[in-house]
Amino acid sequence: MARTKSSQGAGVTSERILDVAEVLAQTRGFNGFSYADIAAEIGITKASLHYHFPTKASLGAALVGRYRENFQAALAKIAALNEPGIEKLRLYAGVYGQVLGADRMCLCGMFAAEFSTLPEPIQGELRQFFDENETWLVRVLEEGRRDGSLRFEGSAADTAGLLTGALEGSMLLARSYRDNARFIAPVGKLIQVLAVGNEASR
Amino acid sequence: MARTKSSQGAGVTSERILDVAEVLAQTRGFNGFSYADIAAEIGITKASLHYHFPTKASLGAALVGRYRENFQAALAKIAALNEPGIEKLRLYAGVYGQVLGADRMCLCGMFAAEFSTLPEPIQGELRQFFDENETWLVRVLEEGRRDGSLRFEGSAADTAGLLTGALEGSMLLARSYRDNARFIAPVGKLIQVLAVGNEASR
DNA sequence: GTCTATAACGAGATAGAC
DNA sequence: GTCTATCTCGTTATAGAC
Repeated sequence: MARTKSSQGAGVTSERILDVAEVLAQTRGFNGFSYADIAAEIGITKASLHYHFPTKASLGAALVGRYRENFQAALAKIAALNEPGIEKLRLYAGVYGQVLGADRMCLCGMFAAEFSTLPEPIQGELRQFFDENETWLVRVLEEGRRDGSLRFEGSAADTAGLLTGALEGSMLLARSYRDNARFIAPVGKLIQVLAVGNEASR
Repeated sequence: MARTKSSQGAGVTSERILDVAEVLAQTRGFNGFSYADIAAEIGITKASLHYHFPTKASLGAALVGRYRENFQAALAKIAALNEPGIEKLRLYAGVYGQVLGADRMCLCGMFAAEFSTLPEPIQGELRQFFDENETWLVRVLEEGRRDGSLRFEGSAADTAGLLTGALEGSMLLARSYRDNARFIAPVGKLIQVLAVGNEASR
């Protein structure tokens, strides 16, 4: 019988490691957790971790790579919906909101803070994550402008940057207060400002 | 002769330490620099650093305390100007822009990412920094609404949160690209949206 | 794949001389 | 205030048995 992804054995442990490391990285940052933390949580030794991820740099790169792919998949689902641009924007914010709802920071926003201390492969994965966010947002923003649900001035890229920046920044601050309303209210207000039919009521 | 703040001796070295530690903290984060880094840069030993700041927690708290006070002073100067609210908002963004222009992240935005790993005294200083930002912004926003230079919907507090979040977040992302335009353009766009006389052109 | 054992280094911190 | 010397602990990483 052929070995599959869902079989026992090779591959499962490394996913488990990534799951645990992801939570640690999203709550404490790349420089805020160690192999010992992961080992204690999973119940294997540090040496075993090095079998799956030889270096912490390789673990970090795998972490961001998987996060980025999962994120892209979520965005692709939203893009495929038969909804106006404004609604897709709300769902996009909802993806970030779910991360915060799980008491985590966006992995890539977290790593962006530590950017200058990260191994180069991780830095590359990070930029790719943000590039993919921008590409997706530009498409949705222009779509929304065409379908009449969104209104904004200037380049879609600048508005995309504002959205991502506001989402990441609001998440960052909300975590310092353990108060998710500090994310939901400002982000909701920003999206409302971009919605058509809001001329006199900003 | 009485010993003053500007005299040689006690007090000067600790300021020097804070200066060097501040740059390190703003570029690498609290968990990304060590006493050894500071010592090497200043040219004294680690032991001497411990004379001025017994623990790294005390150094971190002093760092945020001083940063917060300097920031407050800058905001007070802007508040005292005889300018409309919209202009004060632009100057506020300019304060953040100067930090980024010096190739640094906002100290408090950086520490906010590492929040859960920080000693409690530092966490308190951080919240105070953001509280002071919000208080100042709410005042300016309401002033701008009265003087007719600003227009926004709902509570000033939510708009203040959006501004701080967007500033911190855009800074974070701009640093990953070494591209300050990724801060200036989105932030400029957000402020423009809040300006009166912009109804049909968002 | 997982273990024990250990290497090699850097971290924050202290004692005590000068 | 600054130094040398040292301590203790945590870090990433490797060697080699099972």
